[in-house]
Amino acid sequence: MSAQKPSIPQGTRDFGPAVVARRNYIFGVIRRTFEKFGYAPLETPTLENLSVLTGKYGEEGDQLLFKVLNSGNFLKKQKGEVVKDEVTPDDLQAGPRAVLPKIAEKGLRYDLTVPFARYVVMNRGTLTFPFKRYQIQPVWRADRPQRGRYREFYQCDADVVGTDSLLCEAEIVLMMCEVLNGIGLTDFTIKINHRRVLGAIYQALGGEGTEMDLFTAIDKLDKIGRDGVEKELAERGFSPDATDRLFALLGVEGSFEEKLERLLAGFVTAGVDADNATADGYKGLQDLRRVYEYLQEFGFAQFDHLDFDVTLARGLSYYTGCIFEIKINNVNMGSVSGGGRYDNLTGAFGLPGVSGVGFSFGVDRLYDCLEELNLFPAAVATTTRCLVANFDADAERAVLPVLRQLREAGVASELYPEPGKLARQFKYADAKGIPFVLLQGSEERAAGQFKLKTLSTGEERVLSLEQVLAELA
RNA sequence: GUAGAUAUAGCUCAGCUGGUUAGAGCGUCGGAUUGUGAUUCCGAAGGUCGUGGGUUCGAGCCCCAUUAUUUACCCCA
Repeated sequence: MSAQKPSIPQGTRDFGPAVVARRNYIFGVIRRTFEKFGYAPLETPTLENLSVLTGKYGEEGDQLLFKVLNSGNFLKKQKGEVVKDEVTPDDLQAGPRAVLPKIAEKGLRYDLTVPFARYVVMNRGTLTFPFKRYQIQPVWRADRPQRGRYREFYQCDADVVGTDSLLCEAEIVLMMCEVLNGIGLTDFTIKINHRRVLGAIYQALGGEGTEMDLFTAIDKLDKIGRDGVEKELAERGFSPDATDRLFALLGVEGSFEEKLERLLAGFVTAGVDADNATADGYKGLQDLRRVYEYLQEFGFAQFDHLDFDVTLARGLSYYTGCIFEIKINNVNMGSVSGGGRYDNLTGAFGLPGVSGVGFSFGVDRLYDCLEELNLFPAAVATTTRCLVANFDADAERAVLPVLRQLREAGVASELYPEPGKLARQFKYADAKGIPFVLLQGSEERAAGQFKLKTLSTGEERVLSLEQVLAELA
């Protein structure tokens, strides 16, 4: 067998020590924030039954699911045993749709929200509601990789189910700010909108075309511009008149509150009907106003980062209330976070009427942003604090108790594992970013002293063990 | 699924109109220095030029196919 060039699957990555340290730094900020807001950790299996995953992400989503082949021989009946769901020639003739359910019954998780919904339903008897959980795990999508898009990537979700309170929405904004501030990002925009505002816009246009066509077209506004949206809507059966009315509504400007008022006036003028309205106003606008008020009452100080963006639509079909998205403004990168409220996510698993709201950070994209903006603190990288030099067998023996005492004092230390040239050992320390090297050759040992070298300055000092420990601890 | 780009040393990349033995920087290793890294100086190792075919007296370079990587579209974190 000839040696093969090793490789990893498309869209996956190895993370070396330095990268892991930086990723953990981001994870740490997110985890501490979630916990500070009262969310408890949850983990679910990498594999879910395919029946849990399919049909939750739309037709395209189903195609992006990684399916896992059943073990065992599903093509041929073994001698003397019965194979359940054997693939028949007829199935093969009928194509993938007939074959797939028989050869794959598990899939890799596609996001963290659906497994969470599945968990809530399975454990509804034991959970205390409202249930707040966070979850930091990788997810997989069989997408074409490109900038900021991977086939394996981490999501950091925080969701609360079992309450309609808009306080949760307001707290999502708070957590988003806290995390972004915590990792040093300053130029960002938290976009917020409401599915029912979009619904009202659809009605204001007179009910032409479909909601989905309208929303996906609106969502692209900042990318393809007004002309592009007009063209796309025309192709989907929207009249020029409707398109004009759309841009009149999308064009509302001003502060958060001013936009709310102007949209309300627009909806009234357009005669948006009562299906989408309540006695005292329009539900979507009302919700957004309440979220805004909560933030004010809390003493939120970063309204300049919060943007009521009427064009924000988001793809996932299960959102029903507020929707969120974060854009880092000075980096060319897709959204680093998104979320929203879903009134009936657990309905698919037989538990209707449970409302939830949540959001997710894409760590891999946050990482790419920090990298590009050079925002990683230098201190994140190193692990070992002190390298103990290894002169020879005698010195090695003598220095082992010192190694123990360094570690007992909480100083991350290592002894160079074999005696050898000091040049090599210093190079090792330098390459690994170890700040101190501790030396005790025959001279120092005779004097009962140590030599401690600070690599960044080149300074060397002769010290007692107590002094070394005091210096490094 | 659609379209483009790229593939040469461990890494980043040069390589002229197709012409002798394919180069540089960084990294690695050895030495200058048998008790000192980063810095300096000297030296060495390292290549089926992604793979397969074709054109040609001659191919890293041109043509075809194929694989991988990558960017954009769709969609999304």
